[in-house]
Amino acid sequence: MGDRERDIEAIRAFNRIYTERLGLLRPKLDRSPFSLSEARLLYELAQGDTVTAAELSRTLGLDPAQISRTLKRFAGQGLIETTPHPGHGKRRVLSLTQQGQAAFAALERNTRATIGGLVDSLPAFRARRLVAAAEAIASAFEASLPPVPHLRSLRPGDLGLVTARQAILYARDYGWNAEYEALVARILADFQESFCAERDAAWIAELDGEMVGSIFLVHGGTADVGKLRLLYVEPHARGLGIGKLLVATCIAHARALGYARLDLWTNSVLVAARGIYERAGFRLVGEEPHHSFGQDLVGQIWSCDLRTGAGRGEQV
Amino acid sequence: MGDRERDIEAIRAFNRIYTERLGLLRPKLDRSPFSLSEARLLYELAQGDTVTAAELSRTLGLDPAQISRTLKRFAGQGLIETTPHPGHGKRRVLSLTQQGQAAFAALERNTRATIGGLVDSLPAFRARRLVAAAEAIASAFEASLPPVPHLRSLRPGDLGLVTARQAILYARDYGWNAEYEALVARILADFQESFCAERDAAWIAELDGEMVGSIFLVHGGTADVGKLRLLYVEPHARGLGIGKLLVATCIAHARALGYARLDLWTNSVLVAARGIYERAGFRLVGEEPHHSFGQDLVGQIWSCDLRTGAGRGEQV
DNA sequence: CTCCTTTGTTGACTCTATCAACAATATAGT
DNA sequence: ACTATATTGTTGATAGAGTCAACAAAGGAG
Repeated sequence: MGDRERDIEAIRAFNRIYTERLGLLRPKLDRSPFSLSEARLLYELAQGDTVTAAELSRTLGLDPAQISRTLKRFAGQGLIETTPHPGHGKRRVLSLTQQGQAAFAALERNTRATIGGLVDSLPAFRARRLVAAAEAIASAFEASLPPVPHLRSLRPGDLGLVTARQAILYARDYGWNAEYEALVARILADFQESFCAERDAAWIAELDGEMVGSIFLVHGGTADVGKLRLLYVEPHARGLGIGKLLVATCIAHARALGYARLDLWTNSVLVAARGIYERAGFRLVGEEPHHSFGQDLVGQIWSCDLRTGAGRGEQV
Repeated sequence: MGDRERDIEAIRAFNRIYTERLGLLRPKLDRSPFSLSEARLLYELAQGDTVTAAELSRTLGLDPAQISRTLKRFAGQGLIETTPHPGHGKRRVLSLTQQGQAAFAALERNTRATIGGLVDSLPAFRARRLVAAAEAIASAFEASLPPVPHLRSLRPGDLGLVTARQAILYARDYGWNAEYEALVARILADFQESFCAERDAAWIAELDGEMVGSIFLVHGGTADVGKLRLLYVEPHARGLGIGKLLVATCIAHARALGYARLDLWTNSVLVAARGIYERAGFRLVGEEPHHSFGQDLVGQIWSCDLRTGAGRGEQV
């Protein structure tokens, strides 16, 4: 039913398929004398970060009893050696012997070959998607800190991506047709071709390296009036203050470039943006109904006087 | 070093992280009386597709001995019942009892809650990416058939995506600057705004539902001369005949619309495209050096006479 | 009717996973 | 200094997983 249910079902389905294919539950790795737990233990020891049995137990989530016995077996096979911990009599510092490192290296080659075989078994196109998705999942889990939005300047492809995202979002949410996509494409083509660093600027908002919003500062017919254009924030990235950050950055830059006023054109249906503009110091100066993008809309012109304190963030 | 090495490393890293977080190797699922193998077995029985012990052994990849013992234990707990197989005395048809279905339902709730907790533990933004990536991986494995390219018409966002992909590819491979991206954006804005179904058309090539190429048929100044524009195929989707398919489709449609000739403008550095044009029946009619997109290039005009047999596929 | 395959069971054994008990050491509070 | 408490590592006991081998019952191909 709900989004959450569907998400859970998607992950479960993925889980099943992945488990079957990667053989994660195969305790004995193919052609290797080590069980999965042993292999993980060896891996931790080879990394050299975890050096006591208690640490291994915590990092790997294994029972201390099992660790103790496994280590004893490894010591008997000459794979590891222990030295007393300086300043703590009970602890024992663990390290791989030469032989242990060799065993680990063999294990590494083995896993690599297994995964390599998996990758090769897929058509090249799907293998690429698999790797990309794997990286996405790993990065989603790896980062312990919550994602922090940050702004960057334009890169190749940004003009197109902004066009695509806005077209898709407004088509989905408001039924706007391809006329709007063409308008955005033309605005951005004009922006790029008449770009002048003293009068124009653009920022892309990113979250975890993914584009989630944009804003453009464009010169108009009048020298001291700039235009704010194409502000948008991805729905799933809203509520993080990204819109506010984009508008504030744009206003500050416009002021730094010497603009006296900043105008923008928007539509009344875009209520989320409206709030951002108001709080940033914009005032509604005109409204006019029009039929565009296949819909009946009310266009709005907002204006922000940059010579007053407006937009300096005092109305936070 | 190589791409393949990096792919393998990415999947390994993913594997480790995922294993730790989803607890796939925890044989005893949290707060559940069933081991992972038992749970998988119950799942298969609940689906109702696999109904004999031998089938379970094959689908789950488990040892027949283990299956036999687990089933005996389940039968002892009143979770399953067996009926003789019609027409095969040795086989036994397995099914969950009322009690077994209840146990499975509880297990399901449990798993859902666990995964739900995992999803909830991530910031909403990352949770979305996780789900998207999970779906991508599942679909990469699930499909047994190799991906088949197919063409579709335009959807919202396509103009922008085509712009973005071409800008990124040509920036990466040939160092073209944003001037090119602006050109593509303008071409597509013009295409959309002057679109006329009797004279214009566009196709997007897809592989596994992902855009991997495009082509545009555009009317020009002369009524009976059409223009082929913005052909491209993603590097990782090349060698599948997608470029040829796009061009052939475009030519066929141009002919159907009554065009007498098809022209295209390209650059000499795009050698892959050149071969496609030649084989489709285009002939080089003019070349001219120019400085564009930050590079010294040689522009080419190719032309295809639609009144002869050219482009009908006889030069396959 | 014989040979071979499929299906299911049982025995034997190793290893994993887990719980409980316990000893050695370190630390914090009084 | 002394005591309570936590941490670290070990050992015993036990259920189940996983594997290999042997084997019996049934069916099918020649």
